[in-house]
Amino acid sequence: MNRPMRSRRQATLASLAAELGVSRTTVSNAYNRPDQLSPELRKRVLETAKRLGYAGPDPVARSLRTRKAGAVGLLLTENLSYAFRDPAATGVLEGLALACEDAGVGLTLVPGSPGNEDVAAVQRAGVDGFVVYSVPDDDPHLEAALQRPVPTVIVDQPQLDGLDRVGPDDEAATVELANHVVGLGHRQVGVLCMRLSSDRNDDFASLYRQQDAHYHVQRARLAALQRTFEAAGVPWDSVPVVERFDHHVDDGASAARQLLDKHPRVTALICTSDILALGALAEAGRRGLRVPADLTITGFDGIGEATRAGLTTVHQPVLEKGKAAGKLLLGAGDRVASKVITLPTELRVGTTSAPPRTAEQHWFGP
Amino acid sequence: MNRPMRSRRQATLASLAAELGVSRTTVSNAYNRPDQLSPELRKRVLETAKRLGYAGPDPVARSLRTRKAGAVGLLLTENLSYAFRDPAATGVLEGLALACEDAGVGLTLVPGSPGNEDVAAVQRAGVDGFVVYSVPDDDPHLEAALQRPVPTVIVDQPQLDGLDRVGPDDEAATVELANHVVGLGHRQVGVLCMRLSSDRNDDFASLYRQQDAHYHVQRARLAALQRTFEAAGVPWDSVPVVERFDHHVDDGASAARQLLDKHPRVTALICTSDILALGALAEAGRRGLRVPADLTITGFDGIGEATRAGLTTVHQPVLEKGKAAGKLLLGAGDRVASKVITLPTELRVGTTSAPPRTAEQHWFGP
DNA sequence: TGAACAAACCGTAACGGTTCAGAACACGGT
DNA sequence: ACCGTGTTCTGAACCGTTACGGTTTGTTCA
Repeated sequence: MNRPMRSRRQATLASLAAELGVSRTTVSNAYNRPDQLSPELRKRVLETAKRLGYAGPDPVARSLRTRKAGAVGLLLTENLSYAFRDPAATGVLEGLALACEDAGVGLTLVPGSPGNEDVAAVQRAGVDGFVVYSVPDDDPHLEAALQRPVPTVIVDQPQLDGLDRVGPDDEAATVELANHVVGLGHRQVGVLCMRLSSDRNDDFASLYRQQDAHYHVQRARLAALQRTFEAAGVPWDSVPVVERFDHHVDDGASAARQLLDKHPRVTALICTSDILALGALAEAGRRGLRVPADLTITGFDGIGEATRAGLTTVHQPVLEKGKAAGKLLLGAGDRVASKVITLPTELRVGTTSAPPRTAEQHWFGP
Repeated sequence: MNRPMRSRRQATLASLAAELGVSRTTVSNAYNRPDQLSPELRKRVLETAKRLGYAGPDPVARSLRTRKAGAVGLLLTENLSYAFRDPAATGVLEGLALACEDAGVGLTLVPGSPGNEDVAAVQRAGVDGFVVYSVPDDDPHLEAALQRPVPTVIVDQPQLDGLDRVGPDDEAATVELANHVVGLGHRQVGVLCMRLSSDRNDDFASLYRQQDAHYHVQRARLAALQRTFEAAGVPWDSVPVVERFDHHVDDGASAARQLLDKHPRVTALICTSDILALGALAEAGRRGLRVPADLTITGFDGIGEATRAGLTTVHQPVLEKGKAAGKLLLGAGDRVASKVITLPTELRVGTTSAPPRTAEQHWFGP
């Protein structure tokens, strides 16, 4: 394979044209509108191009002229490991990538220097639009994206003004899950949740912290839990909530440990993600607790490993979520009204939830 | 939040300058070289910009002039679901994303229309370089990337001419693993592997197909297995190899089923990826085979779920792999010589490998 | 024979910036 | 009055391409 030899300077459309004795327009047409010139000339152009090591029109210059970058930006501020390690997140990524691939446009991961206020990367990204996924509500990068004169779609975040949005109904789904747990008879429950804010707090989360959470999804799920349990007569301030900044299975385990150490009488552990739940499962095993006989554990998202582990969880169509976001963004432009897509969720009862062992009889049957 | 109102036309640096009665240079300096103008004027520029809804210099135009796209391209031809669903692949992605984030540049996933020869996207991507990961050797997209006058780093693929490369020593690692299995006394083994070529073959793979595999990693691992087992007196044509085009846990399970149905006396299943091994594990359970008592199963990659399942596997530092590729690419430019980085691997013996039940005694001890 | 028309090619003007070599001016020192 | 030294701002060139509206040439047909 012969690498293109770099002459004094890379060949350009103009130098090619000069070499051939034709106009730049013609060379351009050779690449973009083959019907605008004779096949022979086109062949000659392409041959000369190869000889000069010209790989076709410069993408950036083309973008400038055509006003199309040919890529959409993905804002994933901070916490990259979440985006790549949680199948629920990679599912969204995959769906989005699929939508982009269908449309033949690139997908640019825009760096959001963690904790950094530096939004330069957002302003400098050559993209035709943004998908904003899982960033805290008050993130400066989001703000910067909105300034740019390109369409934006937000995923798993609160509706914003005239923007497109796609996401599941977290509240409703969580209510359904919580009702399942309540229905089994659990009254002493604990909660494990993901990071609520940009400041690290690997500890119990105060009520204030819960309600002030900057991450919409977590806030919504916690609020739904609160509502459901209080409706069932369980005062929320009696429910321990442990937060983890990072989001690996081990974090779920340590969170479960922390919670169970302090509240050993808890009969159910509700986790706001499957990853955390898998960790809790491991910790339960370590403590010799049988699941679900001694402890009920539930997750959220419906990732593959959770299914394999028989976890009771809420499944959401993550791939579709990403695809929908992509289509929405790529189909924007002419549209005026903003669109909101709410995705369906499904409670999947597995083998990790059952009535508490010492269940006091409650009024509605099993 | 007030969306920028689109006037007749988006504001530009020139229109801003006109409005202010200063030169374009000055406006440009206001953004790029604050020290080049008086603070008052700069303030005035920025204020007027905000008033006119000008979000700063257009990224594409800037890129054209500065000859920096501010992004690197990632070539992931076809099989997106592999890239996003296998933690070994997402690990590389994450590492690469981290390296890019550190450098403040974007990471663009370049679409490679599956099975499609259309390389337009590769030619039109506004990037400063390419990372090529896990594409078949003869992929036209790779070819197209090499034509572009930008540096390229290849990952997990055979060294190519003057290009940078990063990857583990698949052969050596596989030999180590195979020796472990051989050392345990296994002589009747079967192999499950990932797709070997772009044409689908969910079936046994002929020797020819194995050696002709277009995916370097798979080819290298199979070759290493062959070498090791033949050295141990096991003729390779007696070893069944089952291939799967897709790469989910279920595919591993079905592959194991297919293999065990036809070769029930096999005592060890060597899988070229952990995902496949996890599927094999599930299938073994379904058949009532105890692992490792009745059947030894090994994987490759060392993903988290494999560790949790106690799988015997080869761990490779996927995150480092991605990081290394990113650094290599971003550090290129001035360098002339190409660099090759070989990553360390580590055999991790878990609870899924043991001597065969009816092990004939062999000459070297346990 | 010449009008009409299609095919093939071309010139110019953007697209929206950055850069570099100065110009204009103010200021302190001699 | 002159010089040197900053500071602040400007003019023009340039980055590599495509859009737009031509012009030229050749063919067809009344």
